[in-house]
Amino acid sequence: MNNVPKKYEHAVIAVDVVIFTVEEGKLKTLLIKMKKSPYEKSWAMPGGLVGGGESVDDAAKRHLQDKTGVKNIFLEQLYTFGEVDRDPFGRVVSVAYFALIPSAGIKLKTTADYQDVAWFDIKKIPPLAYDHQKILDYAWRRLRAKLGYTNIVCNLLPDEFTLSQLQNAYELILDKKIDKRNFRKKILSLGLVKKIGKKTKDAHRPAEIFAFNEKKLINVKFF
Amino acid sequence: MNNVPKKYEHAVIAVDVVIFTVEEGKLKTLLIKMKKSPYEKSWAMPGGLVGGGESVDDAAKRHLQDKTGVKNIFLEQLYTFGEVDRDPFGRVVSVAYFALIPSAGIKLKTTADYQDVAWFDIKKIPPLAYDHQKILDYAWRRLRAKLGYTNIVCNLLPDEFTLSQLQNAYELILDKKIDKRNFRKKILSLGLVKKIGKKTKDAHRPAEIFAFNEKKLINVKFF
DNA sequence: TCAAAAGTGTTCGCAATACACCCATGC
DNA sequence: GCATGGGTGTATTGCGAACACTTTTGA
Repeated sequence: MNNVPKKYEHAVIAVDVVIFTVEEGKLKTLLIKMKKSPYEKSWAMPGGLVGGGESVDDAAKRHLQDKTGVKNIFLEQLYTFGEVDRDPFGRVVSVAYFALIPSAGIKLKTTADYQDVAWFDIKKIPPLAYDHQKILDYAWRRLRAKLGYTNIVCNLLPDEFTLSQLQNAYELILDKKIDKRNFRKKILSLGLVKKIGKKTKDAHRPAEIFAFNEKKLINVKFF
Repeated sequence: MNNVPKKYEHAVIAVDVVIFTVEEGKLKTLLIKMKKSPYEKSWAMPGGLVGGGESVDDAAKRHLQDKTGVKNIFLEQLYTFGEVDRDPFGRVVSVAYFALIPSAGIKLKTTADYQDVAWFDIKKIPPLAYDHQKILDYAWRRLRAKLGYTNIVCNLLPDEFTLSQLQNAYELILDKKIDKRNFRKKILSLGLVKKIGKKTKDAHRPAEIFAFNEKKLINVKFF
């Protein structure tokens, strides 16, 4: 423990949101490019201060929506980072969240506060500001863990999907290959998905299309 | 609850610590009795504000030590509670922690701020102030979950213990009976404990005494 | 007819579960 | 000698892991 805390110097509360999606067969996360020194060349997670009139959860929703324009997506608190010197601008305690967006076409919004917004392959992340690499690692780890005992993956896929797409999402998050037959056996035995009686049309053998029976988070033993 | 929060009225950061121990064959948690209205008859988790010069983790350690006098015990962040109206005294965002104390003889310290401090059987908790019942439920759930994939239980037992004591700790936390033979088989096959060559002496058949091979937190598949 | 992805079963080994009786001690 | 908790083994079952070939389509 360090010296006696100063009594009236209060910390400020912020949120940071790690946003994941699956796109082009990659697991991606959304980053914004900062303007302010000393981080004017750095990318960072979207986020910002918590207002006096909003709950911390609401602040996270608000910042998330500012960048993506999307409402009603999966959002869960991760961890609170409270080191004294984590932000060079002053004492900021940050509550980190992670969000999942169904793959596909979101038009990103750059605001005046940032130089840029973009999706990055989780395997090719540029240097990040603050302790954001730590936050990202933490988020990925949590996502991986939750894959094992919930149906959380349904928040990353479109309403209709093939089993191969589903398996691909698992493989990206777990960062390893899964046996196709075992995967299908498992998924089907869990009863999480149902055939909707449609098939894909492309240059290959048509694939059965599925949908989730349940989109709200439930516990399910996957591994 | 009270009036509308103004835009630039910053929240204050506090910590709350759920402290568990095993004593007299019960899982217990430490509560303090408050003095301030409207909670002057209520019990609550120990906690308090985060100082400007200390990290949030350090604040948790400090408040924990103030009540128990113990250092170097297991302490882990749980969750951050950020609802606007959770505290009638003003906007307080609370980072909850949970701590584990090896059973046995800690002399509790009442400070001037509180009426009383005491251990409560987790199955007989009085009405709690704020959202503290929610925090306690959350902490117990986390403890239960971690029992399944870590050696966390070693933070609740004395250095030397019998397998029956160990099993008892598992049963209290999981709130269910475990088969004795299966439990012993599992524990021994995990290699977490070793015989130290001593036996208990009481009115019954002497029991083999064990110690943990490893006291730092490691991942272990228990269930 | 070829390339590309879809789809499909069986075997094996291990780990989880269920289950009941004898043992050592102090009183 | 009895009450109390300590200590032990086996049989069954279900689940995870490994493994390769055939099918369907569009180009």
